[in-house]
Amino acid sequence: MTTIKEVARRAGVAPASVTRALSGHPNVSDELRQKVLAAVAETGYKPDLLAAGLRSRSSRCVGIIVSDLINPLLAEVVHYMEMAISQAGYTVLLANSHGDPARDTDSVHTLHQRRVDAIAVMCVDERNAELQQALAGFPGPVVLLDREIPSCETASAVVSDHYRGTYRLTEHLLEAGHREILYLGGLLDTTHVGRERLRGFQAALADHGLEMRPDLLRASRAVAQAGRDVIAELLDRDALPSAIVVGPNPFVPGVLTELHARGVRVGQDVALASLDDTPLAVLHQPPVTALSRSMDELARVAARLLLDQLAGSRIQPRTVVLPVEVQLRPSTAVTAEAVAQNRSRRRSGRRRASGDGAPGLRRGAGAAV
Amino acid sequence: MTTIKEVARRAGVAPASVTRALSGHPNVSDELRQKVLAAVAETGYKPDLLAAGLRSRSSRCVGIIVSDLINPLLAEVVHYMEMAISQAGYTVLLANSHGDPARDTDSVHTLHQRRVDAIAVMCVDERNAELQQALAGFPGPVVLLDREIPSCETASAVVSDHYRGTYRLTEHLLEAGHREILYLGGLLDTTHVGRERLRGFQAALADHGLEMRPDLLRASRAVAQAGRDVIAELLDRDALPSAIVVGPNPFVPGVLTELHARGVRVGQDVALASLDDTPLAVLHQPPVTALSRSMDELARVAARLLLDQLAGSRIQPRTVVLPVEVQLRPSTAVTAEAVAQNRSRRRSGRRRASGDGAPGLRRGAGAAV
DNA sequence: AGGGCACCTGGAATCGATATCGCAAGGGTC
DNA sequence: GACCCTTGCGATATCGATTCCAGGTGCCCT
Repeated sequence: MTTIKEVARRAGVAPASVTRALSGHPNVSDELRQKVLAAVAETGYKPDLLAAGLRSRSSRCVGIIVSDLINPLLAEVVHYMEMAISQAGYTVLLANSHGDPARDTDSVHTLHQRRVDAIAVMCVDERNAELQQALAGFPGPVVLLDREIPSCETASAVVSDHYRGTYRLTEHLLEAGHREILYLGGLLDTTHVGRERLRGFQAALADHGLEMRPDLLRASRAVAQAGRDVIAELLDRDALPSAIVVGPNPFVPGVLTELHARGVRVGQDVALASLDDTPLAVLHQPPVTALSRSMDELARVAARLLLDQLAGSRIQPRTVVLPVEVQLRPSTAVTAEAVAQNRSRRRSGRRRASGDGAPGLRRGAGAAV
Repeated sequence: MTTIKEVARRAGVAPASVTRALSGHPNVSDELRQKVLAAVAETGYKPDLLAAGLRSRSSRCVGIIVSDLINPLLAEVVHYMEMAISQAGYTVLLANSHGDPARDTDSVHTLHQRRVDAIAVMCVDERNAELQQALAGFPGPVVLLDREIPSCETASAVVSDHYRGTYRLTEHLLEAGHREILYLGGLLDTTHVGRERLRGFQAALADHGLEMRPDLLRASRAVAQAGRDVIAELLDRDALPSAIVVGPNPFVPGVLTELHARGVRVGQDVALASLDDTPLAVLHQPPVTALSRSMDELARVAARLLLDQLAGSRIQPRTVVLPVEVQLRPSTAVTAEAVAQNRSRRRSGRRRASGDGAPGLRRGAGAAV
């Protein structure tokens, strides 16, 4: 690998001049610049960014901490952040926590040691004291995505308005007469998302004179199997409520699978709404009501906050709130009353036909074969 | 930030001894180690990995080049690779090409400059000469995922057996009597995936005495809209074949959306198969036949190849082929004959009812409201 | 003519770690 | 007791860039 010394030697100038010529320093003669560029072209010289970073005390790297890249929504955020960050000449260091809060903290330390200039955080647990301490010890700007850590004063935040979104969605169900609504959330208090959604749900209930029923509140890590398990358990106890609100999008396939397998017709035997929108929600039959928001925008705004802080170092951190929209679809276009009727009708029908097992799947398969 | 000198001063030892104590060097007395550890604990010292990398000529970073992180399959691969790589004590630098081949090349250069120890490649276009040159100039191990660059001798590769998978899938359609099969692929010759799939498709046709019909071969960048457009255009010309093979998974939602919108019933009016498996394919009604493979395994094997080469520097690069499985589902459980009957029946039925527009969607909505 | 000021450029110090070398002390062998 | 080898540790050079400082040149102004 050719070094700056080699280039300087060939161009017959000092190493410092090579740096100046290549970094667009104002006071460089055209002649010198030409000589340097010629030598660079000749040797194919590319500066060693490790060495440059060491001396200049800036690696021109940004770290992204993400709780789980398998979640397509988070992957999308990383995608768009990487786009903005690399356009600005920075490189992304990726740290995936794989759902483990301890890794959040480790990642901050690692990124710090690697001298990243800034960190974007989509951690597992924003309440983790060690994580907060690690972030407080990080010298550069920090931006939280759908997270909030009031104690961390150097941190900006970009959040979606989950409270309002969830409130409206729940209201929609309540207005259709649903009084028993299952809330199937992620870890409820580890992130801003989780808390705000639950708060919105509770507020809507309260405004309709209802209280949160503990038996209708389920929470677990955002892994696919959890959705199946909860539905299976409720059906086993014959305790499926008339409406279901599903939080983190990894739950959705599991919930739908189990409902189908048990022959429960979404939009007829139960109302179903998701707090994240996905292609599956749109293309499912019937399409599933969901809250949608632009991950693209979330990422871009977050990247802008970071990059602005990196450019002008005296910019105050701030919090930006982005809108969430309710996408009403047929999966919730059923009243509580209709659900009750449909279920009792089916129950007697099934008794007559003594059908059992997985009528939903069988029906789907039978129609096509 | 405390440096190694500060730690050495506090411990009353030389900086070199601090390095030795912390890096597990064999010839270090317990006493010295204790002193160093105490000083480290006292100061909270964390070595500057930029400086360490500069001197030791190894950044302990691995670069991952990915064509598009919005594709959940690729995100999954990145997820699992990051897991294996970080477990081995390396950090991941992420470079996203956003579908632009020029960025593939830029990314290799950037990663090289940042002195990554190895590169994993899921590029847009493996045929790009500049990319190949850049990779050849990279000194460390390279692993290609679902890509092949024979000219690059330092590169290992992990590929899925797309040829055989696609062959079998196509065979299944042919055996159901389909003679007109639309092949909707990604950019066909830029990657191993694209080429092998098409080769498998063609071979199956040939073995049944058929040739590839140019009007039934469509290719475009793997963006969602493309799927819609192709189907729309065929339906406008009333030229939808009896079976469709869809390649890259971003196309699937578009294809399904357009078919639904036009009232074409998947599994009855057309047979549909996908070359990538997704939750949508499984949960769609009817479920969609697809080729499945373990991205987890792909990533783990690739990571293992890389890490083995990093550990024992004289390990030969090699190519690993992983299996692909055909998941037969109801979407293809319709013969060409049945498709013809269904279509003519519907056509006359529709004429009688003068139905038009988007009967598929309307039907779905009507059932639920 | 001389002083002051831009403008360019080179030399040397520096960033913070690790690698190399050399020295001293301790232990074993003949 | 002399010699050699091993072990433990410090001093110093080094990785490859950037930054800082100083000096030279040319120009303008007084």
